[in-house]
Parts: sequence; C-alpha cells; structure tokens
Amino acid sequence: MGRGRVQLKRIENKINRQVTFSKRRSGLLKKAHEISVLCDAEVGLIVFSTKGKLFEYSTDSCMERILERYERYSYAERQLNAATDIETPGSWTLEHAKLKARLEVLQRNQKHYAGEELNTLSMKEFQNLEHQLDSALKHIRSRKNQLMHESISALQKKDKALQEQNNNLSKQVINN
Amino acid sequence: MGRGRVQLKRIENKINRQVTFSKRRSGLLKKAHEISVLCDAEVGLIVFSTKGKLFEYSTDSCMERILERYERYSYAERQLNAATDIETPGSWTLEHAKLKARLEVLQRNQKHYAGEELNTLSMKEFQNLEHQLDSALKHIRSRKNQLMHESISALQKKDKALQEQNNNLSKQVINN
DNA sequence: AACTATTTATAAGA
DNA sequence: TTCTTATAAATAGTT
Repeated sequence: MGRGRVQLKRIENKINRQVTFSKRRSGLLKKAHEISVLCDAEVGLIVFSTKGKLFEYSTDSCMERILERYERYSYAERQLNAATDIETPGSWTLEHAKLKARLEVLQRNQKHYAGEELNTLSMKEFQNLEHQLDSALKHIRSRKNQLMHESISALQKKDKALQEQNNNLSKQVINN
Repeated sequence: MGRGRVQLKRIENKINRQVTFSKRRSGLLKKAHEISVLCDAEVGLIVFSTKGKLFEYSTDSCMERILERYERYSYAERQLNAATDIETPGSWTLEHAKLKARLEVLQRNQKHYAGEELNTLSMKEFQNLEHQLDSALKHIRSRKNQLMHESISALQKKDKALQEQNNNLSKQVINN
C-alpha cells in the first residue's frame, strides 16, 4: 500500500521505522475498532513500541473485561502456574495464596455482576443479585442526572457572564 | 475497501456480518503481525466473535508475556520500578505486585458496580458503567425468568404424574 | 504534516 | 466456502 512493495522484515532505518510505526499503528487501531463495531466482536489490542510506549484499543474501553474473558480461555494454563506456585514454598507463599483466594472471589462476583456464569446461583441468590444491580443502577442514574444538571448550570452561568461582558464591551465601543 | 463505502455501524445481516468478520479478522491479524515485524513492536491482539470464539495474535506467540507487561505498565509500574530492577518476570515479587494491582482494580470495579465511589468517574465512564449494568440486569432477569419457567413445568409434570398414580391406586382400591 | 502513486484490503458478486 | 474483480482505503516514499 504505497509506492514500494513491503518486505516483511524489520525496517533498519530508525526514522523510517518510527514513521511507519506511527502510520500503521493508527491504521491498526482504526481497523480494530471497525471490526468491533461492524461485526459486533469484542476486541483487545495492545501495542508496545520499541521504546516501550503503550498504545491500546479495546471494545467499550474496557480492556480488563476482555483480558478476564481471555484468561478464562487459558484456565488450564493458569492452573499449571498455580500448582507450581504452591510447590515452591517461601516467605511470600501464605500472603500470596490469600491474595489469590480473594482475587478469585472478587472475579466470580464480578462475573455475576456482568451477568455471566449465573448457572451456579440459587433462586434466592438470583433475587439478591437482581436487587443489588437494580439499586446500583438507580444510584448511578441519579448521580449521572446530578452531574448533568451541574454541568448545565455551570454552562448557563458561564454563558451569562459572557453575555454581560459582551454588553459592557459593546457599550465601550459605542462610547468611543 | 471494496465495492461500496463502509458505514461504521453494526452489519445487521447475519451472513454478511459473519463473512465480513472472517475477512477483516484475517486482515487485522496480518497487519498486527506486520507492524510487529516491520517496526519491532510487541503486539497482543485478542478477538472474540459474537458467538464467543477466540482468535488471537501475539508477537512471538507469547500472549502471557504481553499481558504481564500490559498489567505492569497499567497498574503496577511504579511499585515494580521501585522494588525490582533485577527481578525476572515470574518471580515472586512481580507476581505479587501484579496480583495486588489486579485486586485493586477489581475492588474499585466492584464498588462501581455497587453504585459506590462514583465521584471519580467521567461522564463517558458513567455511560459505560450504566450500559454494562443495564445489560447485566437484562441477562439476569431473562435467566431468572427461564429458571422460573423450568421450575413451573417441572412441578406441573410431577403433579400430572402424581394424579395419574392416584387414579390408578383408587381403581385398585375399588376393585378390591 | 501533506501529498500522491501504488499497493493492499475488501464488499459485492459468482 | 472460495474465487474474482471493481473499488475503497492504507500507506511508502516524497515534498
């Protein structure tokens, strides 16, 4: 896509490499967004430049969600890691294990909050979850409303101040 | 890039969406690989189709490495730089910092899901959160509905069976 | 940061 | 699905 054919190997010239990186990066992010919207896919894209700078795109700006979903796919691998950890005793082991346990609980909760993995819940737990989410949503909507009102009043105030300033300036112009 | 201009919105026709997904997915993976090689960048790309199938690309086929780097960069860079310049990835300290960072993120999310500590969120993040909660609630209610229906049919079936048994027993009593 | 000649990606059609 | 082809889009080299 350009004036020359592209050889699939590292661009040795540093400047060219930097420029190409910048151009292709934006193209890549754009395409990631497009497939996400057009095809209703969930996409996570992470790019580190040579110098270690991070660029990223994720559907709904929620990389965490996507990474968690990804890790559910590599569950077997994680279990392997966990086994190795337990077999390696050390001063950190206890705290580490505790952290992991808390993490698992939170992750499970998180999934329930996201409406996933609901099969394990009893009817009563369902009711609870539903109620919690419902009230959270109410909180959030009322807070959002409040924010919007505040934002509107701030703008109105600013508008008023500007108009007054305008009037004063106009008078000065007329007087001169 | 084709015979028609592309509108950036979900393709409603299921077949078209599937075909476009397949084509664009391979294009995206190719471009991810290209920028990685040409520009010496480290790339991780995760794509979930509508149906939940996973496709991925990662520089050197090592997604875990990239995700670790991402998480370090995003949440724990400071602590890590301070604590461990020499530690190799996979060491206890790194693992530990990573876990702690993730835990913090999850705890914050959890609070947001519960409608707490909303002050720090921007308007856009609000919209995202509201949307997420709304869709989670829909999932949960539809699943609850399904469970209740199943439960009702199970009871009706049982009821029918018992009545029949009853009838049979009554006849036997009369005959004796 | 723009430009433009080409290559590349891909939408629609077969 | 796979291939073909017309066209849109991306981008390499240039200014």
